Amino acid sequence: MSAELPPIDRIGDHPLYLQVKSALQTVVDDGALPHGARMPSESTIAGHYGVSRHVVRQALERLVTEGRLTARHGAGYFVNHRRIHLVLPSLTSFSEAMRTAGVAAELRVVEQGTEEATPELRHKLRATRAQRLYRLLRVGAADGEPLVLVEAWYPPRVAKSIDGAAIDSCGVYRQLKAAGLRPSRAENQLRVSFVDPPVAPLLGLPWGSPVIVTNSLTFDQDDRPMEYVRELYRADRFVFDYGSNSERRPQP
Amino acid sequence: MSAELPPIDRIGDHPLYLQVKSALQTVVDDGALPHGARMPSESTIAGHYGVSRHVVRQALERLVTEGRLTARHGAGYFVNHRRIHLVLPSLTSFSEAMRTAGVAAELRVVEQGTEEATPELRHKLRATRAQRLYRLLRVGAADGEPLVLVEAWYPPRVAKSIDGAAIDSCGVYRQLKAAGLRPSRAENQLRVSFVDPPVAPLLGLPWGSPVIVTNSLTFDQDDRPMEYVRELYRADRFVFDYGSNSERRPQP
DNA sequence: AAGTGGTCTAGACCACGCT
DNA sequence: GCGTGGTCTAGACCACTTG
Repeated sequence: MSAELPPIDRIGDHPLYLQVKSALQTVVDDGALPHGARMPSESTIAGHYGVSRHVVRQALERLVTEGRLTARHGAGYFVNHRRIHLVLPSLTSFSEAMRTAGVAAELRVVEQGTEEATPELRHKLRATRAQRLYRLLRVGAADGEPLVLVEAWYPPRVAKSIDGAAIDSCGVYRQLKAAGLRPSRAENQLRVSFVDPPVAPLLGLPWGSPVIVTNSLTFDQDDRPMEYVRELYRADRFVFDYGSNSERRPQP
Repeated sequence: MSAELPPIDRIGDHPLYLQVKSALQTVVDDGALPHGARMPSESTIAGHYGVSRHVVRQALERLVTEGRLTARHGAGYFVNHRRIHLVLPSLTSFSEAMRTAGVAAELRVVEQGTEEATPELRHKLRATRAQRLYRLLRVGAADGEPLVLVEAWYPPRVAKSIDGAAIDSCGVYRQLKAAGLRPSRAENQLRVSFVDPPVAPLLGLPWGSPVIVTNSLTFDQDDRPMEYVRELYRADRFVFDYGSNSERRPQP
């Protein structure tokens, strides 16, 4: 039942921990171990290769950072799922995008309420200093596993059309549509970042795991900003697909 | 001349190495140290806080992975630049995209030649088993610092319009345009990955650093695949803007 | 030659989860 | 209780750059 551990060289210019990492990666990538399978323990691997536990940890840490393994304190290292494809940019709702990707996911409200706006947010949403913003924090999960964090802010004129208690069942976009607010365009950004201590547990990730962060400022049919959304996608679980057509600028 | 190192608690639930990391991050983020500045050495920091070198390394390693610092063997740790904004999707050439972003960058050819195609590539570019593909590997750099790796494959009918010796001066897109080949649309993907040993030195990155990988299959005006491009952007140096009417944002 | 980061060993204690 | 991963110490040797 124990996984077959491929041999390593122990010579050459490659550091030991990278040789061990490659060996373990082979086991994971070749599908010899399916999702959820447990890896041999640190000390087992160390004994098998005759190296110190520190070397094995360096190898395993990298695989965790790369999202191939998940470490569970006191339990072991476990093999992860492969990636989900999402379409970018998405003017559609998250739930819809996930449905298109063939993943049964649900968004659950974690926090909501009105808050004072930071100067930057106030500027983006064209809110006055006196106005407070409605903030909504949700976690998207599939199979009970958190995948994405969605944090949204709405100016008062939009927020008044949102029924906080009905979000989980009705979604926000549907409520806004019913109120006559329709998204027309968006300004988006995408970057790679790393989760901080306060955010990490919400995504079930260790501190410092990479995430794909998107920021979207959406405008309604009258070109007024209607929402600002920040989404944190687990970098190990997503691929973004996008297209382009020939309405580009002329080449030099 | 030595940087002021903020104090740490040494108590509470936070691990030591995260306290040290936060302290160092403060120094970097507050702009107390400009781009290129050298951090105190590992042993200096360890002595200052009265912790082992291992703890300091854990802190520094994270900052390196997150792209805030660069480690140079035998020299020290150095503070990095902030990020560059690129527009996504870019049917335009890389050079043009960088120029738009306000960065003086140049693409340099590293490898080129015809090669046998993998089955996957052959399928994408609709090449026959007998056909060989023209492969072009370039590195994009600014200020002598490598930022992106661009690997492109062309089917024979396209490759015959490319003058390999003139790429550095003329660019590929300009040559193809002169030959009557114009990109009309593209299928793109974006994901986060981590550099392997063979690639890492080309980007001047340590093994395992995160990169944003885009794959683009471009079609010409007759909807025939004309090139397949894989680009590896240093995750610590880029932000991608996308969406209709995406505006330029100033560099932070 | 001195100083720096990169790798590795051997050991310790703790917090956590579970056959 | 025992095995697991998480943190930390003390020390060693090597490879690299030149602060």
